[in-house]
Amino acid sequence: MNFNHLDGIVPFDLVTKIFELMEQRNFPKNQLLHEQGAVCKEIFLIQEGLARTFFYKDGKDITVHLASEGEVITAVDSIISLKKSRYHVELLEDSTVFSISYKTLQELLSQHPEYEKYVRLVLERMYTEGADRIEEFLFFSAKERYENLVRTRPQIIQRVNLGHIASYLGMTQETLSRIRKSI
Amino acid sequence: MNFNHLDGIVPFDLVTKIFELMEQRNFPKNQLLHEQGAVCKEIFLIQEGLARTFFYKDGKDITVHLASEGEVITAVDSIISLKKSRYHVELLEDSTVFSISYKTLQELLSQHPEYEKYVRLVLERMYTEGADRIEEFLFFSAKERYENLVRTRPQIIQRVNLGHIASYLGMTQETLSRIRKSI
DNA sequence: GTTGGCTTTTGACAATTGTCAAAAAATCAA
DNA sequence: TTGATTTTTTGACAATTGTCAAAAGCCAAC
Repeated sequence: MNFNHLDGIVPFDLVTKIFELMEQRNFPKNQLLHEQGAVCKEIFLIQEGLARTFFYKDGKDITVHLASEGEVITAVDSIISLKKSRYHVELLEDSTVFSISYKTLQELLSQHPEYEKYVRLVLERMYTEGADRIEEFLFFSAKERYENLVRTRPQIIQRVNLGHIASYLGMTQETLSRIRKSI
Repeated sequence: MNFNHLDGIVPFDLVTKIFELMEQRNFPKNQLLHEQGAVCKEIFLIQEGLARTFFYKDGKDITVHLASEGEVITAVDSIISLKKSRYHVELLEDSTVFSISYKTLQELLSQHPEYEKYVRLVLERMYTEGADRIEEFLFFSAKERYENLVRTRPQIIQRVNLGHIASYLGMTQETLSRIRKSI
């Protein structure tokens, strides 16, 4: 298994320790891993399958984040702040996920502060990825954003329905359908 | 002085230690703190003044980030990865900034790993802020993005020229001028 | 195979935002 | 104060993207 967010950063013994603390579970497609309005306590690592965070804005369903094998997903607006989350976290396929509570992770770090460094490095990487996504919106048209996604995450295109991809890219489904036809 | 990115998170002794390692310098308006194409080695903390990161896309000058008193600014696409940066970092006013090299900061953390936790907390906050900015683009129109900025960072509106604010919000200067008139 | 539900495409039209050029306003330095 | 420079506004028009409604396509369950 390849955990994009950890690979090349986190030493094997920490990966092992974290995995010992994680629970492996199977869920069917459409299962909610977390619901809007609740405080999110868990971080999910996708072993097999696909998940998204989304919420409703003016009745429209908007996908905020997509995670596939080896990627991490949680309600970022809640897990750290402990505020009620605006997001749902939903599986888009039958999936196998590992989960760990943020509290457990923090306890691990208290007991083994030598691991803090690696969490920092993972966060640095996540922050950089977020900065890149902001740039997408600053510099690229709807069509360019789609082309960039096709290039960087082709597996997403195959497996996620058009409506979710469109809202993830900040456009309507109709626009994405037309963009796709025009290429 | 109020350092938004640190306040309420970082204990006083660490703030003190970091400040001991930082160099305080004054620069005039328009000074570049970092140039595109170079690897960025330093992180800047604005004590007094205003800075932005920006770059050229198809000849147009696009502002990626804005930082005022108490905020941190650097070339995020380079400082961690050590890749050549796409960004310039520029002062928009005569400013007093503290600077510390990323290397020095890492050395401090090696010697005092008990501080790693606080850097992690700062990064978590920065990551969350980034996630909020992505949401801005997913959920809000040009007009709403401007109104949100007026609400959350009114001092920016007063001090930064329209063109920079417009590109920071992902729109043209003409559009922002018209939005402003319509409110 | 047929049915029913979900997803994607299409059409007609509207709203938003961008482009280019020029005028007006504000700022700054001599 | 004045002239030069920069910033902001305006106008006319074009391109992009959104909205709403309906049709077409797809797929799984019966």
